[in-house]
Amino acid sequence: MVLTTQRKAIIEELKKLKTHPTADQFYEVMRRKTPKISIASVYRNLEVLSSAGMIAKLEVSGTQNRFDGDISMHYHLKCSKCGGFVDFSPKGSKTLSKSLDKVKELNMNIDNFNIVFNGLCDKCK
Amino acid sequence: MVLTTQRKAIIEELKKLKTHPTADQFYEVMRRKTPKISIASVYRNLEVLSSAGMIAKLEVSGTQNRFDGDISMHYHLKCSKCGGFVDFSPKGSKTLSKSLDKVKELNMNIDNFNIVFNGLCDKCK
DNA sequence: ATCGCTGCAAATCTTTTGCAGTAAG
DNA sequence: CTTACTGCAAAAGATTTGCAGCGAT
Repeated sequence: MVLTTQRKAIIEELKKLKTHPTADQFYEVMRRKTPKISIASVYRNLEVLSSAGMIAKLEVSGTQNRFDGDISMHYHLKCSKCGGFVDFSPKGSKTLSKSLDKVKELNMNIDNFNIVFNGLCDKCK
Repeated sequence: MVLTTQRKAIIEELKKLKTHPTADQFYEVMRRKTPKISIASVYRNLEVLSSAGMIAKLEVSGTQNRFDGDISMHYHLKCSKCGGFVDFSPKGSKTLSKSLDKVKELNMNIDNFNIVFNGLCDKCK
């Protein structure tokens, strides 16, 4: 996997966003910067970069995948009112993280996991 | 929401399956029993029935939603080798469930959550 | 010169929708 | 009779693919 100029730009732009865009939303963002980029390359590169662990793919939200430039461990909430998809630190998340670490430690066959909370975001509640 | 003959049949068939089918996979299953059923009705009814809480929609797996006739609390694993989607009781799951209950209890804005583990299933490991 | 990456357009796959007909009270 | 449900076909939406050209060693 070659880290081309385009791929570097994708990583850089994605890291700036806190919106966890879908591939087509992110295509619109990239297009403003580099109008000749194709949607095929966006799909392809988001896939390639997430497989390489350089960005995160959130395989949770209904239908479309979402992508996140922040690859550190954190949780997400899908707002049932505004539909937004936001970073989320629920009360009790430290205990939860410990439980999840423990589960991963005890079950060697688990690579990772996806978890998304559904409810009202701070703005909507 | 009317619990029509068709909807009862959908619930009944889905409860028999342990494969957590996608809507189109489930359409094929239903079609064998009732050939004139349309895929539109399958999509519509899986949506309606999961909104009514009579079946579970697993909004986690990459792209397509999957459906489960078992609405009790349990975990799922997506196998990275065979692609299967199976019920899963990891070691440490009781502690995990407690942590998750606690998070829901402490954060009144959370309705529910989706969690899926990625790794090797029993057959593939 | 090579080999992987990219843009373009077409193809494919998945899901939703409009509408006319049907079913059940 | 009324109202919600259903099948059909078309539309819409999302993602992938073939291929020729490009770009960076």
